[in-house]
Amino acid sequence: MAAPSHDTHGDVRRLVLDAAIAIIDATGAESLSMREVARQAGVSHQAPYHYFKDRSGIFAAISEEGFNKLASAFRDVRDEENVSGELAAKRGFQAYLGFARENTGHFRVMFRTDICGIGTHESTTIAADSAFEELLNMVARTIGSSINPKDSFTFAIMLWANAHGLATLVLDGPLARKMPPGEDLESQIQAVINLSGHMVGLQAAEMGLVPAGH
Amino acid sequence: MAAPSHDTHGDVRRLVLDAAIAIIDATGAESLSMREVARQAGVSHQAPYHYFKDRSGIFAAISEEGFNKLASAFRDVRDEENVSGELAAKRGFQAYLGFARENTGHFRVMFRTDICGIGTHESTTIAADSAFEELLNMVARTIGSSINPKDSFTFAIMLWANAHGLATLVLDGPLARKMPPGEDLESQIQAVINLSGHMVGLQAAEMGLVPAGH
DNA sequence: CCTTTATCTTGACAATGTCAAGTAGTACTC
DNA sequence: GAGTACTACTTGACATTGTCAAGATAAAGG
Repeated sequence: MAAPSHDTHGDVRRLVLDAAIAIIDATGAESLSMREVARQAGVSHQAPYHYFKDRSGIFAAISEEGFNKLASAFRDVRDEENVSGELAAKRGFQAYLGFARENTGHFRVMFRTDICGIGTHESTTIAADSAFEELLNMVARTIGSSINPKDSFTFAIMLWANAHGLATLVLDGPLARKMPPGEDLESQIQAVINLSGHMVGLQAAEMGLVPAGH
Repeated sequence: MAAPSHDTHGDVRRLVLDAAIAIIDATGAESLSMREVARQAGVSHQAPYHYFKDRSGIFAAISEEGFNKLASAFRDVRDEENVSGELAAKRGFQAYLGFARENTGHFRVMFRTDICGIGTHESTTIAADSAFEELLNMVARTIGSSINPKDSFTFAIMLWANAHGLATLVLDGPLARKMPPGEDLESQIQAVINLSGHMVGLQAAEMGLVPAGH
């Protein structure tokens, strides 16, 4: 039965995880099967259970990895020089959408509470929390931290909702199908980002928000 | 063996659909099993197949129903009197979120292209398209249809993304878990809606948009 | 040599999606 | 009113799945 040739022997965990991500990327989380993952990773159907408690354990691990990547993306935006207000908002939207498109497999899992493990898998919860903290950080640093922390929180939630909605619609929504004929999807997306960013800039100005980045 | 007592005999399709929605509502789409649905509907494990081609057929039907309900919600907002600009935006957000919370089972399925049947089930596609048209309608009527139809389209997408992101975060996102202590989730949501609505009003004003409702 | 531990594999089981083939009723035709 | 078609199911079977249990192999340490 042709034993699998372990080129990179040992890193089965990574093989399993990558196989799972590839499957989710291609056909969605719904269709992920433990046995198919094992098959594609070239191991027995039970090998994944050595590294993950069960199917939800794989989702939790992917989710955790995704939140860590997202947090890192937020940090990158926060650390950019000479970016604030409207421009910062645009960069933030772009970064969020970019993350979602480059890590579709991760993204599809991260916000599915039924499978992602937030609330059941501690390390995933921690990763999600840290991503959220980085978001708050990024917003405060690039757009503004108001005197009233509640307003700042609300502002951050609003931004997250905007970015998240756009990413969701682009990835899995009916946007591509609804494009007017002759219009380019990419430039349409860019137009939405520009509009959203500009609008956020207006709002920030009206509130007198100043970047904590001084 | 106790044959099921058909109180409302005949409407098995509805029984099946409602059972499925209840399951999705409670535990998410992932965990929906044909046989469990049949069991809860009090019919044999194969009865659902008479009304739906397969598992994805049930999702498609739920999705279709959801998009029709959403279209109707959009119409309701559009038809409100004396509502425009900022207020209209707030009403729209509220309506969208209300729809998502009152029809969680539907909502969870509608935007999952891997299972919802858009693209594979024609009637679902039609329902989704009509909802989108109603959205454009609503936005044009209550907020503004600009001279440039492309701008109007972009504006509507942006609004949809905002609303959708908020609904997603509220339903399945980490928002509830991230509430600062002592803060009420409902009033936090309301604050985000107010902020978003106000911001949209600012942007509409700057663009000189006028409601087509004249 | 013996034991531990890590890393996998093989085997088994209940449950699931779905195909195939039945079965009762109802409606309609001749 | 016998036959026939059709609707609305049911029962039975099968491959596949998630997962538990119990090995097997190998390296490490004593």
